[in-house]
Amino acid sequence: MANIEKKDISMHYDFKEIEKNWQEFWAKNETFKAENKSDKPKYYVLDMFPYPSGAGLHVGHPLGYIASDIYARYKRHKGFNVLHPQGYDSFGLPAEQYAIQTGQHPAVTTAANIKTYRRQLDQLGFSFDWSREVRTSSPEYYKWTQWVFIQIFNSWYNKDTDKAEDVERLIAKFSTDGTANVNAVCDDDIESFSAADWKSFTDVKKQEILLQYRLTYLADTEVNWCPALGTVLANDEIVNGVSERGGHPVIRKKMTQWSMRISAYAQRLLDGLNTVDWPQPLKDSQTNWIGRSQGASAVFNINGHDEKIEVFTTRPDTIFGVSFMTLAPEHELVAKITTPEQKAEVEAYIEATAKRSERDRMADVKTISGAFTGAYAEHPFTKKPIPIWIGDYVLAGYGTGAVMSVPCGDQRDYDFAKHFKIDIPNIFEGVDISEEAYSDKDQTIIANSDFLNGLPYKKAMKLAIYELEKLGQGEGKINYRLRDAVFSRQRYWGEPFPVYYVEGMPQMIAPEHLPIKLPEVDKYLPTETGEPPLGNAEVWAWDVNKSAVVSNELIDNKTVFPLELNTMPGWAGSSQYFNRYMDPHNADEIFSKEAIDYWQDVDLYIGGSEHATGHLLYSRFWQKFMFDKGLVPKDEFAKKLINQGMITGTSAFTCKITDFILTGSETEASDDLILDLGDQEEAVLKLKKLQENFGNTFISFDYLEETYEKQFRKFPIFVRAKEIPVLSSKLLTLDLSDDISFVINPIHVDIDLLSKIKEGSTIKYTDELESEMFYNWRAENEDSILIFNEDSKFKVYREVEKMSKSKYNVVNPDAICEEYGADSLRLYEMFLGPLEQSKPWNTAGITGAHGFLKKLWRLYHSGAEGAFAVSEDEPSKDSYKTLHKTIKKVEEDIENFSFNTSVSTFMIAVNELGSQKCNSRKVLEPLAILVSPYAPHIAEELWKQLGHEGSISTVDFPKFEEKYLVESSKEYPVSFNGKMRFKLELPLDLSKDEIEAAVMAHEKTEKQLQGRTPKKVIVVPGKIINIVG
RNA sequence: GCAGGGAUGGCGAAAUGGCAACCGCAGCUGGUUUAGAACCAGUAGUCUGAGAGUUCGAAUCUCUCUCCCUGUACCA
Repeated sequence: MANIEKKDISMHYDFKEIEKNWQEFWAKNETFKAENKSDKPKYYVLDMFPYPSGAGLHVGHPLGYIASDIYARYKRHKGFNVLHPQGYDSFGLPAEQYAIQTGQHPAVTTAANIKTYRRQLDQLGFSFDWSREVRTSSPEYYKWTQWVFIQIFNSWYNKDTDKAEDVERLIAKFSTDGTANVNAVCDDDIESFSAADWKSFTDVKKQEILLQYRLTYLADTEVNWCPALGTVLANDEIVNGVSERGGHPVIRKKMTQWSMRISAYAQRLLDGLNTVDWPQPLKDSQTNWIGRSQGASAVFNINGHDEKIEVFTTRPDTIFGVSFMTLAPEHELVAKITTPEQKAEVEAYIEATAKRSERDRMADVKTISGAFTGAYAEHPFTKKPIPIWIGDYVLAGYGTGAVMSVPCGDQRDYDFAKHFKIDIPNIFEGVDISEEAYSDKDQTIIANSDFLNGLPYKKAMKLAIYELEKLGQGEGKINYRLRDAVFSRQRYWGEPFPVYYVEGMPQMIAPEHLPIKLPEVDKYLPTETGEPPLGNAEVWAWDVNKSAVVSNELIDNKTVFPLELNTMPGWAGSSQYFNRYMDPHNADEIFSKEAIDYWQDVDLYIGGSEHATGHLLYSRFWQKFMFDKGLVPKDEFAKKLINQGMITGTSAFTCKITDFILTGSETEASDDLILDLGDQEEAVLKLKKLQENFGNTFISFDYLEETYEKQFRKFPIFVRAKEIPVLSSKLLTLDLSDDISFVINPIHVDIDLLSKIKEGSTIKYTDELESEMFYNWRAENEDSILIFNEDSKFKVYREVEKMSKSKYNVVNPDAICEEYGADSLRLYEMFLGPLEQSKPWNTAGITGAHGFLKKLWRLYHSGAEGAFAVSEDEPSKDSYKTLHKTIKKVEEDIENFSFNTSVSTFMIAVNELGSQKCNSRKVLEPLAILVSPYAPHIAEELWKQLGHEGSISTVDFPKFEEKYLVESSKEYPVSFNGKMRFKLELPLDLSKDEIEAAVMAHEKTEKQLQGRTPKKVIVVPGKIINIVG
């Protein structure tokens, strides 16, 4: 193609030139800038806040962005004032880890990553209003994160009004009535006092008390400490007992930490779920996370002690079935009540459970363990003694850390009782409990239970609670699993707290002095004394006179005080960002009243389901708090939420020899086997030799394929050396017996190390490893031994997994944009399948989407040598029909977020218009608008060529008109007993009887019936005819 | 264990009670053209995971079973 021709973009579809031009046009004209004042109705479309990682985007990331962009563009065509902002959640661990390794300031790497991200986003043609961009790590932004924190600190939760209120109100109540009329969500161990007491307290004491009520408070908390990361993690940052990021072990540790009293909002967070249009699985996981259970608390006296055991139970109706009590090993009463005889056993048990890591306890739920304390509790009604045990199946962190054990009604209690031979009384009428506990509630009739005899579950429960209350030994209670959220992190790259300490008590810095900027440090690791990284800062003290951050040397604890060394967690900055977008550059307020009143809330929120119990729960909490304070008009921030499905990639694995089994027949690990062998020393030597020769060895997958199939398609694979001649002969040359087995495990390799073949225009990955590239890939592979197959090739094992950098199976969108353009990529990503389902990526298929765009272009360029040619003629009836059925379908599809089906609708339309040789403006103009949300660049270009000035983006969406689709006749499928046999064209205005007559008179009907008389003829006008008989 | 989702050509999928497989990829045949490619015309496949039920009619609704995916788990 000559260069001259290439410049004339009207001649052929030059997507590179088109996309570049229009991206420049949009940026220059601020086409997508949203105004905070408009006569149009508002619509707010938001993508979940991206963290700008160093790896950049892969093809899985834009899926949600493309969907939300189509919707935003569609809403603009529909006359809405659309807010579609984007920004960066730019504080976070990866940048800090990188800083620790390289010494580079996280701000520098973050800025570089954002640049890459922005370039990649821009190249996809998204209609973001970039004038509203925010970054959580910029002081202008985190000023307001700090500001919200101060508001939360200055609030308490009043149960009477069921909302957050200013702490001043609480102080006023204390001053007039003491704690008498205070009904607050607060710490468990609060003291009661009178108004006079309050006035007599010292200032420090008052502050201490208030901390027990504030919605964010400082307290010694059992936290999940991750030694490898040097920080505390929230529950949702831990997966399977190890850190979500990096997979490091996590231990429990007591530390003084900021916490958020999210538990105050447990019920409202639950109730709010009924008011939002969010996916059910997401709602379910929040419901489970909050974990409401209704029941009763019951207090058991302990024989010979003043202390009492309080338990929470959801089955107070089974209280006569209690045959023992179980305390968590960590329970504070354990040490006090244990008898001298049982002391040794109990202490040994506590020590043993403490040693078991969280991970072991999770992996091993079957083993029953516990110890008897020697002490007895007293049953509230029967007054009989009940033995008190400890067991690690009772969790210290849930309820009171103690349970009343009812073995006949709870399987865990049942197993425990069986194991320790404790009595299992049956309190259910007509139920056999000799094999397992009976936990069904609905059909239960209580027996052997004094005043509860003969009652069903619900009535028994009410009566039991009533009787407990009468005794003063219990009450009806609702318990939540949701714990207060730890809000401190021992990290550098996060929001600093606007907090300094006077006599150990936290003080807020006045809002007018915000932001408190993150100080500079020499290194990003904890200090030698174990303080968080901010402990390395030299200028990190607060001067109350100057109202400024000053050098640590000036700390005198009179006018200059130390500042908080922790920083805020990742979710701090993302919990209000959707509101800040409404007025992102406001320096005086978090957002103006006009802005929040106009935009209200997010209408459509699109993002991944991994945020279900983290970001999406915390944000709802902050929003409800802001609502209580009258700052926002809605107490739920997002009306509708969609989780886009993930894109999967085909990972490649090399099969590595990871272990040896000396007997050759068993599938046991080598450690266990040594014990069985006569000559241990010989075995050790043998293993050593094997390790030396096969320690870093990989084997081509085709040797293993058969064995893999046989072993239930699971790794590790156990193969006998004898079965693989290459291995067997190598063993023999090493003077080793081939009567051994190898244990083989898969190790990820980058799919870029596979050899590629060109197939048509696309590049396809094979299952073959390029060995030279493999040796050079990573240092540890340099000396690797590859065992090739008979054809001297090395095959890898392939498996479909979530596309992820860590799995080395990512496909980069840059190369695809380069070859096919953003419009092709956008269409293809939507074409793959339903938005919410996960689907595999296959780059080869993109040619279909690209081919469609070329055909679309040709519709408008039917002139000589592909020149632009559009006629002013009236389109044919068929063309009108094609257009209007397309309008109808595309509109329905977008409203239902069914983007994949509208792409195929476009393809059909273009194929039909092509064969109709349609080039009428009256059809092609609306068609360009229909396509524009999906493929905006080509649509803009065609719009311009059609002679329009300015962007297509706010042109009215074409109006569907039914009249073009009205048909006068219908080709009826004629079925016999439900099977379609032939078709018959009949006018649509025939009545049922007329249709039946016409069908029965038809010769083919006679042929089908072969003389039989039909029992019944079903006629559904406009649809189908079915003849039975 | 519990909760949710799913199973349709070789692959991704469409059809939500009425003609199964629109559309695309891959395949095959032919044409045209090329340095490579592109383009055009045509074409095959299989019977909706298994079994039962409701119905004139079921991929679709109901029940049972099998398998897969995702989330979650000693929560009293």
